[in-house]
Amino acid sequence: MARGKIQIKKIENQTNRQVTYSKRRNGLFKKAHELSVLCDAKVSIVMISSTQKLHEYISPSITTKQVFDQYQKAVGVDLWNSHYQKMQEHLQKLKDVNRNLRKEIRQRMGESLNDLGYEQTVNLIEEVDTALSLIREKKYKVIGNRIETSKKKLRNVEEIHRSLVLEFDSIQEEPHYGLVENEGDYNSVLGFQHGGPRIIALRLPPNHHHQQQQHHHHHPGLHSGGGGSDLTTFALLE
Amino acid sequence: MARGKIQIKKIENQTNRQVTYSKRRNGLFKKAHELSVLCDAKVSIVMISSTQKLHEYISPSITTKQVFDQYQKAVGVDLWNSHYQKMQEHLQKLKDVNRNLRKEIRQRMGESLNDLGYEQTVNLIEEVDTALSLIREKKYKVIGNRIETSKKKLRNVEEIHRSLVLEFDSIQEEPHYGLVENEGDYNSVLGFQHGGPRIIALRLPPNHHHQQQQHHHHHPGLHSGGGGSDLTTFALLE
DNA sequence: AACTATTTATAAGA
DNA sequence: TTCTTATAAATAGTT
Repeated sequence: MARGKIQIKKIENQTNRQVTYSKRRNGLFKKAHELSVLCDAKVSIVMISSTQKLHEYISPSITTKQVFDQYQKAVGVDLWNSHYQKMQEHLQKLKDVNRNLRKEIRQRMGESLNDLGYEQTVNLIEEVDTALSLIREKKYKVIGNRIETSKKKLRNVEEIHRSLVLEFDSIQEEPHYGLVENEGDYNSVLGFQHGGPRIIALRLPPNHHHQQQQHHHHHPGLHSGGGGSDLTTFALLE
Repeated sequence: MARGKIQIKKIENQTNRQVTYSKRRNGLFKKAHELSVLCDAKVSIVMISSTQKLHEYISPSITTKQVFDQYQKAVGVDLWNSHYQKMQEHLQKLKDVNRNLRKEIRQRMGESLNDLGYEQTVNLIEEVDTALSLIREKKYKVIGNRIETSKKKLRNVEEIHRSLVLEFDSIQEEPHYGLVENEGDYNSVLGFQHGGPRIIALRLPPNHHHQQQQHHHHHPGLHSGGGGSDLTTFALLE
């Protein structure tokens, strides 16, 4: 429009096109703004250049989203409706499936049986019956496993007990306290938490203890006037 | 800008503003189009006048929706995302719920029991057992109803039969044809469709018919030379 | 990015 | 709304 008229057709020179794009974009935005102000109108311009760059003008006191929303309302056709609609349909389908699943559960619980025909009821009984057997079977298997595990634990405990007894027998003459280091294992096998019943009493030769109780029984008088070693033993048993 | 420079501020004169809006809108669209062509750019202009009228320009070879979509992508924040996101969440929740419902059904069918603890298994057994009883009860009730219904039908049929027999006995002397009006009820009770076996033969006094057959039997010669009334009787029986 | 000759847009009037 | 036209504004080509 200056220094010579131009044809309105694509500018082939890349640089030239870029420059013109920039100049005219500014001109357009300026005109748009003048229009907004002069005529109190809302204008939204979105431009995508041939290099996919995006520029926009938006009138003051409005947002692009607002313009888009107004546009949708005015044009009538919701531009996002197809997408939205698909989601709605999906949602509805899921709800339906949900309803049917709940119904099936209710029927399996013995409710809402009026919708079932006689044949279906008979089938349902068979299914539920089979399921009951399966679940019971499963329960027995679980119980079996538990018993098996318990047996193993028991055997383990017995074995430890046996070895402890043997060890006590062997240390009866020259007692030592290294045994206490087994406590952890022993407790864990028994399923005891730390802080549970103390096995510390086992530190003492059981025979000694036993003899002592018998001793008490036979000689009650020793209660208050017993020897030092006996008192120590009682203290440890607390 | 011609015939005097103007200030870029709202034109207070309503008519003037409208005119300017119209003129400048055309100018803007023209410029936008030139830009599209010269620079191979996509331009979307949406304008809302002060009277809420909407005008738009869109470059050839693109739609307003496409521009909006591109805009959203470029701006990054999805303008419709909040709405969309809520739907997505809802969708996901429903899917989860459905998954759980399916799992419950599988468990009630005796599958996927490994996720259940022992206590839960026991509870499940009790529930399924109760359900089984309920369903069986329902079945028996349905059977009971069916038997009851059948009994009623039977009683009804018997009664009709009885009354028919009585009526036949009573019309033996002076035959009439009113009986045919019972046909509908009789058939419906028996479960016959209309068009089923015709009871029309009953219009004829059975005794008469019987006598006639006997007559034929005893006097075969009457076959071709019989009286008019006899022939009529045969025709009705067809 | 700045300049400027020229084209284009448009304000005011009809 | 459209036409006219004087004039403001935009801008193509150049630097």
